[in-house]
Amino acid sequence: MAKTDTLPPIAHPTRDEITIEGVLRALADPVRLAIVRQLAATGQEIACGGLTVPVTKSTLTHHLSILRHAGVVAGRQEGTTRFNSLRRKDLDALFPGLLAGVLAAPR
Amino acid sequence: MAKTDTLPPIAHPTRDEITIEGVLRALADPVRLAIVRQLAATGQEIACGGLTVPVTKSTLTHHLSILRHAGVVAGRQEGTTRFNSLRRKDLDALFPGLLAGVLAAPR
DNA sequence: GTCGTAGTTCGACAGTCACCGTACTACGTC
DNA sequence: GACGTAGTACGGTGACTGTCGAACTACGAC
Repeated sequence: MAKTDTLPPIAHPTRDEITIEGVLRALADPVRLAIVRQLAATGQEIACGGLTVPVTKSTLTHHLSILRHAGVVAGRQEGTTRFNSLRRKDLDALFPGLLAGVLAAPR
Repeated sequence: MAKTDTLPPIAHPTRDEITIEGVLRALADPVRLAIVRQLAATGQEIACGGLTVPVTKSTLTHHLSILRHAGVVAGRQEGTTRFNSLRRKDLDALFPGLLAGVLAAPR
């Protein structure tokens, strides 16, 4: 099983479960915004340890959990590493322009 | 006597003082989101009393203050009435697409 | 097995925030 | 003047949230 169907131990909301308010709440924090920016900048997956944030590991876990529950990021487990990615397609489909507007902000 | 003859001392941030984080924080509340939606729907100014929100007057004042400080809405005083409007031009210029994305959200 | 690494879970704590009621100011009308 | 209306300011309270350290699980390498 080299595909995706075997290991979804991480709960993600489906596209229609994503709410604008949840997304806005998730983005309305400097640490989480930094995470989203890094994910958007690379356009690739980033492991937790590869994210540059000024908080401890446990706090980072907390923030990633919020982002995941809001439907902003997706997590993929591989060994002990968790790869995080931006759910750009879903977000763009639900709220076209939102992500672009946020990322267009002058830092 | 020397009364306040110039009456628009309502503090609004200039365009370059508006931050994406402040805007997101302001929008990340159901009451404030409802206010923004109503302002966007009519495209016109709405007095405080003309807004439909499930909170008391004092709480509404609080929310409008946050929206104003974040640069999301502008307030214009006329007699005892305060007219609120969406700063759509500024927001679109700073964060193109953001407002559209938020308003595109289902409900 | 033992160790190190990646990340989560679990309290706990401090700061923020939404909410309210009351009191207050400012304006218009009688 | 007195009165009603539009909205703000103040003080308080309960709930939420971001933060941390320490303990924990899971995997890989030795």
